[in-house]
Amino acid sequence: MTERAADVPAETRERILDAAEALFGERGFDSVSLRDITGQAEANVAAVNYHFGSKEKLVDAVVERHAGPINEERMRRLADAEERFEEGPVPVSEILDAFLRPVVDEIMKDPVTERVFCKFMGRIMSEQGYQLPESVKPLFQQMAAAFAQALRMARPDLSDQTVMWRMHYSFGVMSHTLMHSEKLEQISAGRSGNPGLEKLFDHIIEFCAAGFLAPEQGEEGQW
Amino acid sequence: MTERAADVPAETRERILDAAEALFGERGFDSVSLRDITGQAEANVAAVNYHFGSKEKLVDAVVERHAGPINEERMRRLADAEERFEEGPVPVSEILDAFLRPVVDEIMKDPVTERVFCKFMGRIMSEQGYQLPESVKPLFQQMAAAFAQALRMARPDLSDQTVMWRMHYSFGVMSHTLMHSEKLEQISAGRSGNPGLEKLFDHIIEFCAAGFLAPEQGEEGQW
DNA sequence: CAGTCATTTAAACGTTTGCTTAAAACAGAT
DNA sequence: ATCTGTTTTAAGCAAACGTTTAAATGACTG
Repeated sequence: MTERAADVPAETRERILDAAEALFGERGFDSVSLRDITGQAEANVAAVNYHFGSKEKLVDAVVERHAGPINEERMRRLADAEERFEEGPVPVSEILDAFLRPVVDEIMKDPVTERVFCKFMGRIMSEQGYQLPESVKPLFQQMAAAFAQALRMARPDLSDQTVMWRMHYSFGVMSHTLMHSEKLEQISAGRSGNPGLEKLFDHIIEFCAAGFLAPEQGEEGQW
Repeated sequence: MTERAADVPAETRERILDAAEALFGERGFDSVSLRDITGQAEANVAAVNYHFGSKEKLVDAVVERHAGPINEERMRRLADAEERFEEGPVPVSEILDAFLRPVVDEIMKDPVTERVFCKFMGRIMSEQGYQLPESVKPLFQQMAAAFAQALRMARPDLSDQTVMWRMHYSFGVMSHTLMHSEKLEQISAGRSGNPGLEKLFDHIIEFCAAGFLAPEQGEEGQW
């Protein structure tokens, strides 16, 4: 086992993952070259193909590192909320909280990679043409279905399509905000404990929950 | 002046712009090569540099083609609404309508490029690191400032930061929805007149306006 | 018809891309 | 010290990238 230098932490594999996450978040998957990544990770280009097989699998590995835990935590929190509210429907804001909070937690695990991961998550959600790795797809779909059903129960007066769309909108709010999280700095100035980030998510939940509570108008079934 | 073939419409310059718009929207700016574009436009690679100077300036040209007219129309509609409501504040939903409607109109100008342009607009708004062309920046900032002020007047009880953030969120909803407009098809099935698209934007306005109407909670000034 | 201009073209430029190779460096066990 | 398996490395591959060049083509004018 090699001793690591002070400024080059952890194993090569991890360093590559960290560098890739940072650069992918900043500039997108296609625009970042393996040499950009290995340059920042202080590793050899060939190391990527040795550890991951290809650039595409590197992307998958970066996504898998966070997506699994986040989606599992979402399911856990939703189940917890459903238990707390017994048979009655879970309020929309509680559902949205179960959806967003795990992202905040994941971001705040490592304060160093905080902003980096913000952008990366935002990019995953907004980059289109990008396919989730097969390994995380099932859990993701399962999660989306569970949240859709919870929201339908919370707003039984809304049509299914409206619920789906408003879920979609909430996704957009979160994704867009994470992507442009530089502007988040003016908020999370007070670093320790990061009250700013949590406040921001509360703010998002406020906005989306209110959007969900809007009555459905116009002729229904037209869609 | 050359006569154009039936399947190769318009001038080379326009064909390149059309192809670029379609491909950029579909796959992003960096991932699309000049050869992809000229291949689809049935033109020579060198034609891009002849007509536009560089790939970057091509991107600017595609953006400028739509951004100017849209932002001007936004200003016009906002001014119109302010006139309609005299001294009293313009309702949030009217402001959002003035912001979104010009996009719908621009999209529907040419039904062929409809979906193409949807994605392109969405990408412009979400792609980060991308800089608006200098030629459209001033108008864009002017537009954003005018809408921010109108919204502050519509909700004088909200803090300035909250108004800014909720504007940001609304931006995210629109951007995300445009980016993933494939899913829009299930809606705009009935083609002629495209009632689907207009309905979708009404739906978005409903959601965002309701979000704006949410009371501000939590300790203020903390930010 | 020759001359002038704008446009289009094929070919090539030097870089950079993702990926492979074969040898070197390393760790741990014998 | 020697073998074994893993990891890292420099060097190089073909392909694709944005851009440039110089010649060919086209459409008008004198």
